[in-house]
Amino acid sequence: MENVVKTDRRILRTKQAITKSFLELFSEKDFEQITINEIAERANVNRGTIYLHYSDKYDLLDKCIEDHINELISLCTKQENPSVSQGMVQEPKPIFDYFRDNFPFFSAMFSNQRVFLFREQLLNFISVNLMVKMKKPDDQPDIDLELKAQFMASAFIGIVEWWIRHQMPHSTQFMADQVKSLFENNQVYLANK
Amino acid sequence: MENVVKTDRRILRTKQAITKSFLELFSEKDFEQITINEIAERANVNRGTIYLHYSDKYDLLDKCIEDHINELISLCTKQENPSVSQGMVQEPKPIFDYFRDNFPFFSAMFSNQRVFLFREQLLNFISVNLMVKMKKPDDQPDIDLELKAQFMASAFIGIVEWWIRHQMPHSTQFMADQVKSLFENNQVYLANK
DNA sequence: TAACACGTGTTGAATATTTAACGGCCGTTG
DNA sequence: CAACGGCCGTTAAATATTCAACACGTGTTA
Repeated sequence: MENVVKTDRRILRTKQAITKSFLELFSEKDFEQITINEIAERANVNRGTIYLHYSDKYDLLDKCIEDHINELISLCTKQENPSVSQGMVQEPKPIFDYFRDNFPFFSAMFSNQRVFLFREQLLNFISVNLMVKMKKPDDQPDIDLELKAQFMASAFIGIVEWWIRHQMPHSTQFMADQVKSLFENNQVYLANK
Repeated sequence: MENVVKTDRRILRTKQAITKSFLELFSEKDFEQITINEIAERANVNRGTIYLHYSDKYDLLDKCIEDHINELISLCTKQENPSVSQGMVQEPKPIFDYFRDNFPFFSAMFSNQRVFLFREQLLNFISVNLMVKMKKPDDQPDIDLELKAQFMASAFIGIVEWWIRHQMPHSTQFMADQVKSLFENNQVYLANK
């Protein structure tokens, strides 16, 4: 599960430079207009080096999305406090913090029409994450769990998207509190209530 | 005179990372407290790599200063407009722009007691630069040129230091205009008057 | 049509950097 | 005192990246 062998520093540095350069360009111009040459030059990396890690710019975009999704996943799983057995979803503030700290990326993602993949993966991740911990069929046995998870996940992403697109007009704490309230209205109770 | 052979990208990138890391640390703590380990770790570079380019942290500091002095020199010489024969000193705004764009570095330099070298080199550069173009012994033949150059250079650096230490309270354009006025008061006339 | 400029992927040889290890020095702690 | 931890400066071998050169496709222009 863990990477036992630490990856070479050069690889990490290079990938960082490439994705940083790429995401900058991504927020500046249309995806199709971006060339490998540009990315390489701005990253101060040889053009060929990019091909050592990514097959093309589509793959590069995919990997960027994947990385952030994985970051979100580890953020959520790592947060598992000892009271896991209660089946509660975790505190949303760290999630919002992550969105805020990576604002350029998510802003680019939400403002770019082409990126179905991102929305889809994010939605899937959220809904799965919600559903796993939401097993409370006591009160309303007639509501499908998966359906409800999708419903709540969509709502959550909708709020996030609105928040990002409006340049984060509220603090992450405020957003987290709002989300918690909205979730509680729908019988989804969060940890550290 | 020019570097005919372009240096390897890796060298440029590594040096950049090292100096950036070092200058950050330099602005955070006392020079003597800084360790090679820290620099390497923050630069995301192997410790040994630093020794490939610099013999120790003193050498590293020297090279940083040297680089900036050279940048200033090329900035001044490159600016030689066709009306060079008039013996005028160039417009000071680009110089102030350069100071502003490298604020972290100069701020660290000016706020650190230890760095005699920097002040000395900068002063020497300015005074030589002034003196070469200041040959106007018509009005006041009783004033030594070198002395006057030193005088004006010190005054100039004094203003720059004040400006940097006070977090650049005025625009570069404003500073340039002020300096031009002060110079004219002392019979030092600048280009593009 | 042909010539040209530009972006793409790919290759082999050169080279900069990493890793892991070594011995040494110094300050602290038992 | 000895043991220890931290930083130093250096090394050999492994490896990631660079550079320069390919062939290819695509549009532009004369």
